[in-house]
Amino acid sequence: MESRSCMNVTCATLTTIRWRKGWALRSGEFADLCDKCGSAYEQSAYCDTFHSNDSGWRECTSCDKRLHCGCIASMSQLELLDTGGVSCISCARNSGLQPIAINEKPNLSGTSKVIDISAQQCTSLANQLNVRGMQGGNYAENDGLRCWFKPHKIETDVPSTEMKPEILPSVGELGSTLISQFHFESNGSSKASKAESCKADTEIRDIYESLAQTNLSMTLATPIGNSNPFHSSVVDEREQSKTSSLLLGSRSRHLLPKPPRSSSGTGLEVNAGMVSQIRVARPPAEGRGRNQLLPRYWPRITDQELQQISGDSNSTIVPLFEKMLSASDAGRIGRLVLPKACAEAYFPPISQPEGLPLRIQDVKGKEWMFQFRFWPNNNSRMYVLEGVTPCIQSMQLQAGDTVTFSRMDPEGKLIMGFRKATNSTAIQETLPSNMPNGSHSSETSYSGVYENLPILSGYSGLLQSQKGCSETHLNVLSKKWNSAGGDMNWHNIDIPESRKREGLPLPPVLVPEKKRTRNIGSKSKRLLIDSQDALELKLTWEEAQDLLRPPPAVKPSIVMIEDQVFEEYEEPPVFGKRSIFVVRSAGVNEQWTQCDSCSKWRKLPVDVLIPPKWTCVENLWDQSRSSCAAPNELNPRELDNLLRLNKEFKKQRLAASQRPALDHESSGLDALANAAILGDDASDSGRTPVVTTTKHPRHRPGCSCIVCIQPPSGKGKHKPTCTCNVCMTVKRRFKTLMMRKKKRQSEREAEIAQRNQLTWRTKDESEVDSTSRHLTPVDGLENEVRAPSELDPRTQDQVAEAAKGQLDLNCQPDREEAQTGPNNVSMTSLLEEANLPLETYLKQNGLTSLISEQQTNSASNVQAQTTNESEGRQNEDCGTASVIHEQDSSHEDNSGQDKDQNNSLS
DNA sequence: TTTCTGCATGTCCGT
DNA sequence: CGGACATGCAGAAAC
Repeated sequence: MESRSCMNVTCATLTTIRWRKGWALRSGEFADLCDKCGSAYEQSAYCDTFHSNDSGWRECTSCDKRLHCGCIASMSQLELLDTGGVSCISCARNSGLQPIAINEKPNLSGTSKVIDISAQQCTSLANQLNVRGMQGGNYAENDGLRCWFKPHKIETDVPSTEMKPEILPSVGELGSTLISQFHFESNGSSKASKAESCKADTEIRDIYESLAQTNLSMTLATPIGNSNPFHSSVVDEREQSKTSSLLLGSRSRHLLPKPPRSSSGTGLEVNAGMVSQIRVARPPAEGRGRNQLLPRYWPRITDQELQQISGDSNSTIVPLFEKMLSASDAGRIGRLVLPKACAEAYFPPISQPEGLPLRIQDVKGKEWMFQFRFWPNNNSRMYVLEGVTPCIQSMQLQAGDTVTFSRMDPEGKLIMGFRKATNSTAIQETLPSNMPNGSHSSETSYSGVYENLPILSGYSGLLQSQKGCSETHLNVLSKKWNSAGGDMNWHNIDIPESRKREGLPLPPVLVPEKKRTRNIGSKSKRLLIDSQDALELKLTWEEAQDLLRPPPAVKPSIVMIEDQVFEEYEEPPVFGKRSIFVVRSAGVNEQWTQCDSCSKWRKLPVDVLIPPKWTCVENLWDQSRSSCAAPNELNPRELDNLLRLNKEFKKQRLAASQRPALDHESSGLDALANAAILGDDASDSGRTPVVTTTKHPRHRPGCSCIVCIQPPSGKGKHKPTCTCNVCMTVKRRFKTLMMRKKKRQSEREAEIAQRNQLTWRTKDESEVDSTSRHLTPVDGLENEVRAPSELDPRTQDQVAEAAKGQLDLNCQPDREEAQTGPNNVSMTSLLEEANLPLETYLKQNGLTSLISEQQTNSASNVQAQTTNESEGRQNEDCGTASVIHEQDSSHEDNSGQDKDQNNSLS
């Protein structure tokens, strides 16, 4: 038997409703945030995913075992009584209110239920709970007793003053989320942790009270007739009757242009800075297909937006729907696909595909004219707004942003607003590098949030719906979760210490997780990714570099390339576990990582590469700590210290990475190269290269490693101008290799030069002198560029570098040549100066025969050589790092310039 | 050659 | 499984 009860929760805080089996919160009136989908508006999905089993709401058909479901069961504090009431698990005897009998009957749709609450009951309830407004989902409070319930027909019985629901403030969402999370329970697990529950309740109240400081400015529903002017005559009788009997379909939310600040019974004042009031407005059910809008199209609108739209007029803004722009919508085609139901419900009816022009005003008051039309599509229609490009561009919208459609009554004017999507990477940025948790009870609260994807999603959704909510709420919330989530697995990834400490709110993500996910892989199969993978995908590209590990059980093949040792792996690298590297004052390097099972910190040798999942059992290096039973090796203070060291270390890394490339004081070539490969500044004292190295295989054309196949931005290949870690790595490595090669070449060149110089000069002295007179300064310069093609390839790069005026950024400080400062003369440059003019002159005068005498590889055709200069150099480079070369844009660009110059000369 | 237009199709999601 | 929708694509039109 399905039933529903409104009950108060003891602990003097909460009153809520408990749905029994089969109840789906399709209306979403209670605006719970879904931990799965992350949207308050998609509560229906949230609830629909539940599968009620014998023990209650435990199973989620789509996200089984996720925190979404599990935590609710474990964190619940209410026990639903079959008699229709509820008792508080922690202090049931304190239950105050009697259960309110609520009759339920199936609604006309057969998919959801309609609950009738008699006027008497409602009045009684209102009296008891000081109900200030009830319609749809309702909110009432009475000195701490708060009740959400869902009296679908209550609007006819309760004087309309202010209304709450359906257009719920963000804080309401958050609050109800908390409540739902804390109060759903399974019948069999209700006895757990009473003390924690009570404590949690107190905190919940705190949360709630802060959350309750919201602007509850919604009016009660207005008659249907005051709805869609386009469809006032279209609404069929059947729907009309359905609407009348089903509040679900009859709510037209009229937002007051200047919503009065409601003062709650608790006298709390609205803290404007605390909450951005997002109204979760279930769209008015009107027109055709009205009441079946998907929650993702339900408009969310803030007071600010409302006021912006309505301005000073007395018009009432009725949010209709919203849509997140797809790539197609935001593209240049200028076609915005409209949700069919929305189009049919709120836009003028059209019978011809050509549709009709539609005048829509944006929030700035500017009017746009779009063509509202449809295409036949699979026996259906596909509605589009054409000509939106100017408007989209005007709003600077792009895919992922959201456009909202509202109607201004009574004029019936369509209003188009927008909401920019918060960069999803913001979440990434919040992901920590190596932050502690577990041992910090007060700081582990966030970690669970990031434990896995569902939580992450939920959290982002939570953030989404409480945009602007102060961190205070989050902190309290997180504490709540932390304290109550006994069966949660709080570990692994945390929020950066700074964020926790400074209370920085996590960035809101306005894009519903579902939609974002969908957009990510719309063309591919749905991405069913393991939570850990998902977590890792949330990392930034740079962060991911830190986590790359050689593939397990794959032995690298050691290759020598230009005297450099490379480890080549057939398999792409894998993600490793994060760890913290520190260097103690004594110079001792340490690596710390956290057990995935017990979250305790363990010290490991620095050269250990930790797999993604690691537990104490795998601690082969310290038998005394090879069990989760062993005490944590770090106390909170030590952990803090560790983090501080790590933070400093990272700062240094950052500074080092930003250090100008010409910084000759940088560490040695190897260190820099390693740093490049690592995507880290391994030269930094805090990190031992061997520890952090990804040992990434050398990139080659066709390399399928994660680095090569996955661009930093997720789109396209690495661009030549890309400055991501990977590209910078290969660039540096390339330069490093070239430098070394050049150095060796220089040495050989020096020997040859010394041996032959006298002979050359004796031979050609007269010709050189005569030729030099014909050279203009420009010619000379160009010849310097051009000459390398005639030179021994070993010297070409040197020359090219010199001609380009470039300094090798990877000078090896410990090598004499590279140590030369700007005013010093390196061996290489000396050799160049000694050799180039001669060869240049020889070439300029067509004395290639002489050149061929001094070079092993003949240069019979100056033109050809000149033209192929870059190519030849590239070919040689390919021997060392072809891909690297490809990515060295500057190199290529300059080569191209050289070509051009040479061609023009020819 | 580029842009526009209308439609087709594959994927995703709700039922 | 069917509907909704994002997007690809081919032909037309414009430049």
